[in-house]
Parts: sequence; C-alpha cells; structure tokens
Amino acid sequence: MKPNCTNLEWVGRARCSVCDVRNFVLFAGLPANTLDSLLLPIDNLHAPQHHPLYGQGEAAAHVYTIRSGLIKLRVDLPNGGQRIVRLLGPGDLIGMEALVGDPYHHSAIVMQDADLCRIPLEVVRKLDQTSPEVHRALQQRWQRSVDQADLFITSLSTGSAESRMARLLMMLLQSQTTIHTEFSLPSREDMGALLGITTETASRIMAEFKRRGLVQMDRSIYMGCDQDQLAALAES
Amino acid sequence: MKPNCTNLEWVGRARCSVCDVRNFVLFAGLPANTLDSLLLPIDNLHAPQHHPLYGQGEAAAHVYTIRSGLIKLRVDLPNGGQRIVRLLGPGDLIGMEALVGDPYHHSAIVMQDADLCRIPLEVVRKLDQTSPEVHRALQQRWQRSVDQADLFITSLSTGSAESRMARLLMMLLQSQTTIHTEFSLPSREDMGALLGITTETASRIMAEFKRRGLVQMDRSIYMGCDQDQLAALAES
DNA sequence: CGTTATGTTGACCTCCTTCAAAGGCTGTGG
DNA sequence: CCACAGCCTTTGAAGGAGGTCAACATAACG
Repeated sequence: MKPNCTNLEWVGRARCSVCDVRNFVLFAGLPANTLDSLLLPIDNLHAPQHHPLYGQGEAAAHVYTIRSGLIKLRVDLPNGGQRIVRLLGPGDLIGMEALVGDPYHHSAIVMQDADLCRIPLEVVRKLDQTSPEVHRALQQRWQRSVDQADLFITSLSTGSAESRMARLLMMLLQSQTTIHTEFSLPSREDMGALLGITTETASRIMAEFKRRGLVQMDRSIYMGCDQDQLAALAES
Repeated sequence: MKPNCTNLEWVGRARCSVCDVRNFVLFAGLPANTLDSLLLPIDNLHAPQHHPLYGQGEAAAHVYTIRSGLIKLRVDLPNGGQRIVRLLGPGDLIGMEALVGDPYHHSAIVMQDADLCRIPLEVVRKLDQTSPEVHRALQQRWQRSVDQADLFITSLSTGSAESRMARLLMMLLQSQTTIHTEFSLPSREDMGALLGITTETASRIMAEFKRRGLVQMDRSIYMGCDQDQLAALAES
C-alpha cells in the first residue's frame, strides 16, 4: 500500500545509511544510526515528469531532497499567468518555507523524472538542533535558494530574450549530472514561464538556434550544442 | 576616532538593551544582558544616501541589521550592466552569505538614509547556537531573503514595464514605516536597474504617471498617489 | 485513425530600446 | 549674486524586439 501517493511511485522507506547520494544531500556527516533512531518515516519516492509534489498555499509538513532529476517551482500570478522561479536538481532541498511554519510558497512540479526523499519537518528540526553538521548544511541550502533566486533575476530576467534563452540552456546543461548526454528539454511553454516571455517567442528562438546549429535536438531531446557560441550570446 | 568608517557616521557602540527596534530585529527575545556579555563590538552606524556598505566579492566579516532607511543590493553583470536584486528595510538583515563563509554576493548601497547595526559574524554564530530565539529569527530572515527575491522575479521582472513600475511604487510605499508621508523616490536609473528596463523608459513611465495623476511628486520626493489605479495597473 | 496537445510560422502592431538633443536642478567659483 | 559646469530628467524620432492572433504542422494518445 502506497502511503498517500496518488500516481507517485513509492520506492520504500528510505535507508539513509546506505543512500548513495547521502554525502551531498542534507544529512552528510551524520553518524549512520542517528537517522534510524528517529523512528520517523523518511520516504523514498520516484516521481515521473509533470508530477506535482505539492501546490502553492498547501499546508506544509515535509521538505524534499532531490536525489536525481529536475524540479520546477512555479508561482501563480494574481492576473492568471504563472512564472517559474526556480529549477532545482540533485542535492537541493525544496519546501524549506515549511521550517518557519509557512504553507508552501510555490507549486513544485517534476520536470525530469526524479528520485526524492520526503522528510517530515520534525526530523529536520530535530537534527538542526542536535547536529552541527546538519545545521550548517541547512544554512547552506537556504543560502543556495537565495543564490538560485538571484540567478533567475540576473540571468533569466535580464537582457534580450535570446541571451536569456542561451543562459537557460547553459544552466540546464550545468544541472545535468551526467555531462554530454541526452536529456529532455522543457516545453516551450515552460521556457516562456522561465524567461518571462511568450511561448511563441520561446519557440521562435529555439527554432532559430536549431537552424543556426547552436543546439542539436530531436523532438524535445537535447543532443548537444555549441557551448562557445551560446556563451557568447549569453553576454549580449 | 571612527572605526574604519570613511564618510560613515559612527553613532556609537550599540546598546542593544535599550534599542528601540530591538523587538523586531534579530535579537528579539534575548535576555537583556546576553549581548553585553559577548564583549564583541556591535556598532551602531548612520549612513547617508548613496553610501556603499560593502561591495560584491569583498571578504565578509559582518552582517548588518537595518533599523531605518532603505538599502539596495546590486549585482554587477558580466556584460558591464548591473541589476538591483533586492530592496531591504527596517528589520531586514543583509550580508547573510557571510554566515556560510562566502564573500558578499552583492554591493549594498544606501537608497534612503539609514541607521544600521553592524554585527560581527562571530556574534551571530554564537547566538545562533546558544539562543533558540535567535536561531529561529535567523531562519526567518533567511526565508525572507528568498521571499524578497521571489517577489523581484514575479513582480518586478514579469509583465509590461508599466505594470512592473506600478508594482515597484506600491512596494516602496509598503516599505515605508511612516505611512502616507513623503519620501525620496529612487533615481530613474535605479528604477531601470530594479525593473530590467532602460533609464529612458523608466523616465517616460514616471512622467506619464505624473501626468495622469497616478502619483504626485516634487523633484524626486513622493507626495501621494492613487493606490487603487496603481493596483489596477499592477495586474495587467 | 481521429483527437488533442504541442510546436512552428506568418502578419501585424505595440512596446521598448537606441541615439540624440534639450531642459532643469545643484553646486562651485568668480 | 550670477555664470557656468555637471548631472539627472525629459522628450523626440526611428528602428527593432517581442507580443498577439491566427493558421498550420507535427507529435502524442487513446
């Protein structure tokens, strides 16, 4: 029986002591038995593309660490539109606003198939108090959120649509763990929501990039690019 | 003798136990003598408009709390331009990246005459460990930074230049402690850097707002506005 | 195999940038 | 006190970038 997962594959109770990415996620440096002794359910989840983890405004009881994949944080705007304010990958922590008692500030949706750990708030709060390593790691994650947000302002919301798109592509490359391999690009609609432009403009720019040989792709699968030329475009 | 302040008025060693804004800045809830017992210099500073508090990339040894005034955080872009990524006011904490050992990520510059407390890193680190109240306050400040950054993405980097300007004006109103009174508006250049538009466009929009009676102002001093109409424009 | 989402392209028009010039305010020195 | 320089703001004209609306193509899907 899957615990409150509609559509979501529950892989099992997380066994953090043997987690392969443990050393770069939140609990790096913890003694092996500390987590097990908490007796609180840290669930290991696999979520497919387009799956929503949580919605903006929902009461928050968990934070999530990303083991693999890519998650988007989306904000619904008062005038009906929506804007993606963050892209998060392996090692990132999402839903941290829960730690200060807030409801979720965004809708979190899977962009590339993801493995996640869902951690109850109490676990994080407890470890924050008892483990200096976790406490430091938590501060670093918080700072990382700020840095990511700043990057969205300076890189994806500044300059011409073309250079913003170039920066987005390089950012996506960066976020891939396995370098130089294929991965699924965001839809044109998502690109628009990421860059603050319309779907049509996103499409036009991508089509133009493809024609100019700046990026190779098949359907929506990335298959290589000219990083030098993209970098040049990024600094217009 | 003023301690390493070029141009900056040193008001005195901070006496936190009698600080009038103490209850909404970082050290709310601390026993009165805790801070004095640290024997570390928390300086109380007054900084005039345009004064730089620190520069992007500098080694960071202090965080600052804002007692009054308005501070802008600016990022220098690789292509020579610059973008303002945050506006911070009373109760806000700036330079938090210092806590994780980073150099300052922005240049912090005074936009409206400010009273500040400059707090050595060690003081904050110490209190973070020893006082649960400060620890919670710190988390809240970190989350606030994230929220502010998100607001810059969704409100000041999304939609037409006109609606973004309307949102900026409402945001500036919000940030004033003394409501319905006069205050100095940012220069057109700063408005441009805040909204990701050119100085000329910022000027045109403000001139048009003035003509339409949406804002009243004398030189660069705000003197009232039509909040309803601005709010309507903000949601275009 | 139709149906529906998603991507592409075209035409047109608006908004914003760019470059240029003029006006206004401030401070300084005569 | 006035003249002048320097800075910021305003405004104009022209071109370009992006939005809008619509048609069409292509891929995804039951």
